[in-house]
Amino acid sequence: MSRPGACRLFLSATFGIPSGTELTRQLSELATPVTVMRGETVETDPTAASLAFLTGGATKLSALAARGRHQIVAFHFGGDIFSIPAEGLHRHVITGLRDSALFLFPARAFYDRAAASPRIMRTLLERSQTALFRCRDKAVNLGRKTARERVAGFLLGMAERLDCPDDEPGCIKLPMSRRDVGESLGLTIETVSRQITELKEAGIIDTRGRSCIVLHDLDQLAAQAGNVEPRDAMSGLAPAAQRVVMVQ
Amino acid sequence: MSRPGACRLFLSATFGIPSGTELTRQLSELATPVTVMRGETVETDPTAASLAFLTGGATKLSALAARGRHQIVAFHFGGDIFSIPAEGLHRHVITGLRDSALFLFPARAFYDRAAASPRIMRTLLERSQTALFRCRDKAVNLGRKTARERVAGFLLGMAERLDCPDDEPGCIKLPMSRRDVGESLGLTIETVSRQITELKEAGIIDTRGRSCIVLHDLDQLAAQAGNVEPRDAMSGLAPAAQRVVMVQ
DNA sequence: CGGGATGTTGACGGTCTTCAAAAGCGGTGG
DNA sequence: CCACCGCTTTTGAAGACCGTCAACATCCCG
Repeated sequence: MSRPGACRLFLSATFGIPSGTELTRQLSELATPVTVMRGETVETDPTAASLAFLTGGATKLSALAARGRHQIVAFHFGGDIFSIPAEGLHRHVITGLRDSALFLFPARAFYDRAAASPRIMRTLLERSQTALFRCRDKAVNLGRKTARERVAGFLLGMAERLDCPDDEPGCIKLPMSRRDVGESLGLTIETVSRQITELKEAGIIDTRGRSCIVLHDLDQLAAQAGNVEPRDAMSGLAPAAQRVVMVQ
Repeated sequence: MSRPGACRLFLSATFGIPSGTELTRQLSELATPVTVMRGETVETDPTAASLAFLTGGATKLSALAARGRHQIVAFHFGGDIFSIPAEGLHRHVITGLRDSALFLFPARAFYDRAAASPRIMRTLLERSQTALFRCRDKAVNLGRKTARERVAGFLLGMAERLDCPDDEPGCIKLPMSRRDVGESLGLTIETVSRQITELKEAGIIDTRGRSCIVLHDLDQLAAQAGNVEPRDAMSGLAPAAQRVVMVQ
């Protein structure tokens, strides 16, 4: 994993560029390879933003607030690229959900060198926007949704990102504990548990052991998630709000 | 505002590139100039992400969820660049807080052409990351903070982004209504109002009319915001969590 | 100065949290 | 293979915080 050259191969595969170039060599020089075992936590440089490339495993990125409160801002899986801010209002740490391997880069230096490659910059920009859009959806969930809606939405989101074992359709194996789910959704583990029980009683999902959840009815689950509905959402805006519709 | 050439000048000023180039011409061809009056709402292309350049004024970006619920995901001021996602879990709309002017671009096409300029890509990437980090902080606020903490944090954040009139130090003129504050913080307007009253009674702030707030004591306000404290935040992590500290 | 929108205050109720205890899963060792 | 033990999860009851509903006050604009 920390064998020299592993980083260059990963860079090349991620960005679709040849691995033998001067650029991949320069970038890989900046890398710090890190392995994070399940439950272990990594702190990055508090004075500057870092860039992380998760080559394998699964991690969570948590923000820490006063009075020991934690908010998970994102889950990441193999192949993900994500950034960790310098310490500002909250400190951010990476924790392994499974044994994981990643490369850490000082963000600024990485960008300085990557600027030479439009392809890399384009990919970074698109990944960053994806993260932003996901984070905004999370903000809506945390700010405006009930516990039921948050849990239903969480299960749907995980069903998209995790692949289920071939033998049982709609079955997902959550790599995180109820505590993690709660810290991601802004709920306590008790509330998460109660919501799962209720979804189970409604016949929408089922549980297999601790970490497996079978999604019987995706449509009904989506209906529970309280996301935007076709065309009712505009009601409640300023009464005479003008609308300028963009085309193209 | 929509005079041809205005967009090129703005692009040039924003990215620090010459305005007479072929690139700025190409990019400005993609622009749709829009003026949004106070209270007016703009919808962008629901099928693809858009990029917005706010040349002047102030706007909010809201996400719409089921049952007419709104969550403001960001406020923007003159000079800001921000992106609006295609319709996914939630629909996003731009609304003017003041009379505002902006240029809208189809994001993909803009990136395709901007890829030729490392400078533009670098700026876009950094702005996107700033937006992401702000959104994460918002997620922490919405998920883990009390009403008091959210309002205190909001006032501090606005004090940083808005400039106060020279004659009265610590005085900020909020361009948004209590409703907007509530929709940004995941609270009702009544709760926002009560929190402001309590901060006022504690002597930490004062109000002047509807939209002006005087921040008497920034330190005490920060203490109310519940952000990360120097070194107590790690308590509560997994007991024996190993930590790998990054340098550089 | 008057009217309407915006903001404040009060009483009550619901949802989620907190605190506490029981149950269940999963790994280890006999 | 089964029994045991620790940790995660579930379940229950009580309480806190914020939302809802309603009335009143205030600001701002014409």
